[in-house]
Amino acid sequence: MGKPLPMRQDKSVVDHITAGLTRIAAALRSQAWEGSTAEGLTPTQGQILMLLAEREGRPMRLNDVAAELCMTAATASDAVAALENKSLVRKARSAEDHRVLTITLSAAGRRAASRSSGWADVVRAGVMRMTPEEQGAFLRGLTKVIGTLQERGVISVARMCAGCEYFRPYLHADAAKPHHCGLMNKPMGEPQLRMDCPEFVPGQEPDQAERWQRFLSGRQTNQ
Amino acid sequence: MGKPLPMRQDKSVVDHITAGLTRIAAALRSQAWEGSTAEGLTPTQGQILMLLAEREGRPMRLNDVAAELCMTAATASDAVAALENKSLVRKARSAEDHRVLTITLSAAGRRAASRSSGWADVVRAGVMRMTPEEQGAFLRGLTKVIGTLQERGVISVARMCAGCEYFRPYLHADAAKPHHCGLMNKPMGEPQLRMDCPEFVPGQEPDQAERWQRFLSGRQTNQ
DNA sequence: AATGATATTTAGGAGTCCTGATTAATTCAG
DNA sequence: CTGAATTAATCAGGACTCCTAAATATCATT
Repeated sequence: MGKPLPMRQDKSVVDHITAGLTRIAAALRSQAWEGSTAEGLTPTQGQILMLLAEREGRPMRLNDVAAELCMTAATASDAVAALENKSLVRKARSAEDHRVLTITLSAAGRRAASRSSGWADVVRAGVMRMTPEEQGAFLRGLTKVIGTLQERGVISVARMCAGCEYFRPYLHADAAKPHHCGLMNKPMGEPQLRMDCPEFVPGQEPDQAERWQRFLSGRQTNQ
Repeated sequence: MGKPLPMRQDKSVVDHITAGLTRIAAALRSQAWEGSTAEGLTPTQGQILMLLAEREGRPMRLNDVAAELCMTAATASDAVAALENKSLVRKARSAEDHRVLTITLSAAGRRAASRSSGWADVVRAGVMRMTPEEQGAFLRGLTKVIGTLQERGVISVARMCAGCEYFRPYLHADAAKPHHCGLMNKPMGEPQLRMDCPEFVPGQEPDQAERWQRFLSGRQTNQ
């Protein structure tokens, strides 16, 4: 009773989760340093190699690289130039548009990428300790966070299911595999949600808005 | 039909989760830049202010600050010196040990911290979209990841429940509140798990090893 | 009192990362 | 089809990060 106390609000789950993510971000940053310098690379250079390796074959534009890693084109340009000097990537002008640069991994680059990719292993090890249910919920949660980052313009495109033309959230009644991928034409469960799908096709508005809403609201009978 | 394709091994949940965490880490890094520079601070300076603000009153040592933010003492020393010049923190030698530096937030520092703390809000917004169950699972998952980082020496101390003397994982049968906090002497559920508890007391070996194992293995009848 | 360990600072160098200006190519208007 | 905007990449520069290694001061032990 009495007036509402100015009692400091106990930190909520949300704050604790945010703090945890921040913590992991800091750890990853320092790991990236150690892991890359061991290979004679800088952290950014290492990240670029890994990004290219993930995209296999498919060359990337400089701008895309920058956007994906949340840095300016100038910073990315520097790092790519350094990588070219080391013959780890090849730069070439695109045939259709001579302004754009297509960046391809060389054979040596591919090897360097796989050698230096170990820096995320500590995180991987932690993730492996989650139960399958935790992993599913975690992946769904990550998708929501990243989707929000995207809505707010913090990151550009995330090639994840929830933003893909082919994705049908909660289409099926089966609780184990509630979602559907129109490309594979198969039901899929939470653990199959992808963060960086090679087949990703950006969803078009207004369908996209509805897809995202449906994914957010979760298993619901109405709507 | 025909022969088994040399189809590349599909990436597992673990990889997708790791990729997602990496993505968020990159986004946070760039957000920290924007948020801090707006206040006339550098990212590290902003982080230090926020860290001190979280610890309310309690002053911190330079080394602790550095460890918490995964940077060397040298880097932290620089940033703290800059903050002192701006009168946002006060430095003082500890009375008990004249080697250690105690760092305290000034009133202006407290204000600056709360103004610049908005940079994690995008993440917070995403987390708020998770269902309570997702939040619980997410927090438990984060704890496992951070605990592993700690085991591997990537980060020093995390002031989280799973490493605390007072914590009794899975003590109760109640699925909603399976854990127990010996300090509050109350059962607690997943959403109450803390990432940065003010009351944290580091668990001692060998109890700590057992506590951690019990937390990892989850609700189990035996042992 | 000498030795070793701990906490912080200093010095120096490579890298990050930004803003703003520049060059080149493409697209669009008239 | 030419001139003006737009877009992709680069260059120039400066402030900050972040490291290692060495120096300084203070405990803690012998």
